[in-house]
Order: sequence, then C-alpha cells, then structure tokens
Amino acid sequence: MGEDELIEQRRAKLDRLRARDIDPYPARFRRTHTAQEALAVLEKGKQAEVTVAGRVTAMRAMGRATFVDLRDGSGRIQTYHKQDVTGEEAYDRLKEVDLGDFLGVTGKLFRTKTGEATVQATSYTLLAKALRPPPEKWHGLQDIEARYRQRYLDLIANPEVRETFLTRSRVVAAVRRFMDARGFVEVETPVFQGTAGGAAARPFVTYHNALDRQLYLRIALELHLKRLIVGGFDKVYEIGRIFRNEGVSAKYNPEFTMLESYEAYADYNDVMAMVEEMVAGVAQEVAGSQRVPYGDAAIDFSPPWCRVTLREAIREHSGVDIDSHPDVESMQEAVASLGIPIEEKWGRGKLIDELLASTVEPNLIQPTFVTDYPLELSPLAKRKADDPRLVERFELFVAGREVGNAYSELNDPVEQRERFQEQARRRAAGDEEAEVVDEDFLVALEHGMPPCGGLGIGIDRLVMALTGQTSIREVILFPQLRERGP
RNA sequence: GGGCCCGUAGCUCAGUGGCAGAGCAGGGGACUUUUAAUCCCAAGGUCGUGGGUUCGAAUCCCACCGGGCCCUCCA
Repeated sequence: MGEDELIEQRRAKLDRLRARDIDPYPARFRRTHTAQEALAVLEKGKQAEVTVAGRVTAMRAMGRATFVDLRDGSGRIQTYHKQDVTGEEAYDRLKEVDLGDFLGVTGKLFRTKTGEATVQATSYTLLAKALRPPPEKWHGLQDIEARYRQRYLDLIANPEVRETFLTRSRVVAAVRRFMDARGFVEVETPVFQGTAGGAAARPFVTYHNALDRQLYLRIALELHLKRLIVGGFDKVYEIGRIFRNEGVSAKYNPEFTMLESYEAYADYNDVMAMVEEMVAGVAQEVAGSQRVPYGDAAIDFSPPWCRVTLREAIREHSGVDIDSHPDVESMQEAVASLGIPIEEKWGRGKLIDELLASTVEPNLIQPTFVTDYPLELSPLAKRKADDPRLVERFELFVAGREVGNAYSELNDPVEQRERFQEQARRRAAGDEEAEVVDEDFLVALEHGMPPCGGLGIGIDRLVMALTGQTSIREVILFPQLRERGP
C-alpha cells in the first residue's frame, strides 16, 4: 500500500464524517482527567465517570467490542467500546477512526478481567483526524535521519527519546533554580553583535537592512555579561543559544546552549566549588542520584571532584612535561613524536591544547577540573600571581568531553588591551578564530570591573553526561542537518 | 575536507547475478474483557538518483544525493 493511497483512504474517511455532519476538527473539548489522573482515581477505588482525551495509539477490534489505547502528555489509558453500550451508529463510526487520530472519550472507569484500568465508553468525540499513518507500533521509528528531521514522530514512537528531552527540560529548570537561589540575576544579552567575541570560534555573519550594517551572531555570552558586572550587578547569568560556524558532528551542533555566570568578588576557586555543588545537585534532582549510568559504568558527581593541573594531566596521559618544552620548536617536536598531526603555524599554546584534546580529554570520564592554563590560550583570563605564563582558569571534563570553562576574569583594562592586540596580530597572521579587539568592551573595563569569577557550561553536553547519550543530536530536538537533496 | 558503511512497501527488516519478500500499519471478512489480540482473504514497489558492465542488476562498477561512524577542526 503506497503512502498516497493510505492518505487517500484517510481523506475518504474525513469526507464520510463530514457527510454525516461530524466536524473532524472541533475547536474545543473539555476533558475532566488526564490519563494519569484517571488511573489515580481508579487506584483510589472510585468507579467514577471521566472524560479523557488523547492520540489513538492502538486499536483492538473484536466484532462488537473494541479496545482503543489513548495517549496524552501524562501517559496511556485504555478505553473500551461496546456496541450495546455506545449504540450501533456510534460503534460503526469507530471504523472511521485511524491510528494517530485524537479522540475524547467519556465513560465509567473499571478494570478488565486482566486488571487493566479502562474507560467504558458511553460516548466519544473525534478531536482531530490524522491524514498520515504513524510509525510502526512495536519497533518505533529507527531511521536516524527520519528521527531528526521529523522529531515529532520520534517523540511519538520512541518513549525513551521523550524521556531524554524531559530530562533536558528538568536540567535547565534545576540550573535556573540553583542560580536564582544563590542570588544570581538572570539577564538577556544581544544575539546580534557588531563584533563576536568571548571565544575562539568563527561566527555566522548576517546583515541588518535598516541599519545598513553587517552583524555577527554571538559565539559567547561573556563580554556583555562582564559589562553588566561593570554596571553593578554583582551576580549575573544567562542561559542562551550561541552560534559557531563550524563543522557538524556527534559532538558539535552549530547552535547550542550555554550557561554563563559572572560573580563579583569571586575567583576561579569559588567558581569550582559552585560548579560542583550545582552539577551534583542537578544530577540528584533529575536522576535521583549523584551517580548516573554511563555505558557499563557510572559517573559519580558527588563532590569533591578530581582536580589536576593541566601540566600534571598532560604529563600523566602523554608523558610530556610541557614545562620541559618552553619554546615552540621543542613543543612541536614533543607533540609530533606522539604521532599527533600538527600544523606548522600552531603556537605553543595551540600545541598544548592539542595534547590536552587528544591524550587527556578522552580519558576524563569522571568529573575532573583541569586547572592553570597557558596564558596564550586564555586572552580574557587573569594571570596567576606566582606564574605569569599561566592564568587562573579551569576546564571541567565529564564523560570524555569538555563541559565547562571558567576563570578569574581579567579586569586590568591595560593588560586586556595588550592581550587583544596580541590576538589581533594572530588574526592578521591568518588565525580566523583569534579574538577581535572589542573597543566598546575595553571602555567598559576602563570604567572599572571588580574582581570576578566567570563560568561557562555547555548545557547540551551536561545533558549528554546526565542521560548517557553519546551524540549531541540526541539532546537537541532539531539538530542541524544538510538540506534534503532532490 | 579524507576514509569506511548504509539507503528495498507508510514503518521495521530479509533478499549479494536468475520471477522483489515477511511482519506491522492499511482494505475485506469472523470474533462483546483485548493489550505486539487472534484467525481467514486480497492488495500494496521509481529496490535513493543517473550512468555503465552483463543474455540478465536490488545485487557488480562509476558518479551524484542523503544519512551514520571514524579521522580533521571547533565547546
């Protein structure tokens, strides 16, 4: 049976219903109970009359009696339609009902002889006719491309997918509650920006007609949130979408969600403690435990987490002591000797970053703070007092992926200008991901910013770690895909 | 950007050179407590697209489109 034919059959049913003066898309319907509420009523032993509504997910017809499974946002409930109860006309009309249609059903609750809570229908109403058939009821929707392109079908057919996205929603809500409870003010900053800064990434470019001006989509929240610290908000955060013009893969989606927070009079150690408390609390709230399954093992979010300096981490996992390679040439040699492909133009910082990504990161399954990064990788972070080559910075790794990044914010406007200028030199030398000098931000810093601890958490990756997903597309409802071909 | 793999009915999948199949869904019939309901009957195909090899291609080769995984880059 071809798809067109299946649709044609459903249209014919629609026409027959209309011919009988039945509106297949009524404007409203009053239900008295959700599926879950109705089940609870019967649980209390009450054989009350209820009106429920939902999508038809299965029909089992046996001559003059039919069982219909209805699903709403709360769950599933079975309705039972008997010809001698509903009357012949209404019973025959069930033939025009298809899987995927929405139905409202009124009747008394009872238990079948197999014990299933059921609504004995005295009447029912078609609430919306579906013209296309739903996916297979037992195997669900397996085709990965179809799952992403038509996520609504994925959500209908695959309950665990629905569960993952409910978890995502709970994670965001729990993070927000945590930040609010600590006195952080939630703010919203511009998505369109004249210069896109705050991260090493290529931006999307767009154009504003009335302003006659090229604009960029933000690649980070950082520089505007710090302006607000200058403006006197002591604690601010934003949970927002950011956009990076990079490849698409299981780890990367061009738009993703970041939490960034800035706290005046805090440093990166304070931020570390806050992150531990926040993520452990979120895990407890959404997973019911600070230990969450990860493959055959588990990730344990209970504090304190492992803390290791970048130098130690790299030495442990690659055998290379970065302090023994103070110049670019020596570092290139060390990295290349591990079989890691390198590029001639890479500086010492980039080489260290590469060492981290390829030797350390995949091994950090349990939550781990890697601290004290090279200055050249961190143009917005404050220098360590006891070692000017390093900054007060940490990255958080979980499940072999970077989940967070934080530092004591650089608030010396003169040094910030120098750091921007160094970035500008790199950009001129062909590094498209170097920071752009943001004069407006420098002016803000020149007005004085208190010492401040900043944080960025990749919400998508946090959700991945908390739900055991290995592809970012499983935690983004509508991931970016290539345009469908002809 | 490179390598490997996949694309068959609305959905889930068999079929690897010789008549294009099954289950679910859909259609007809039997069945008044089923639940992957059961039983009977009939129907349903641009085998991703376009070339090529061959007497013969879903099957082998090439290109393209889409997807997946692994590299590369980015969080």
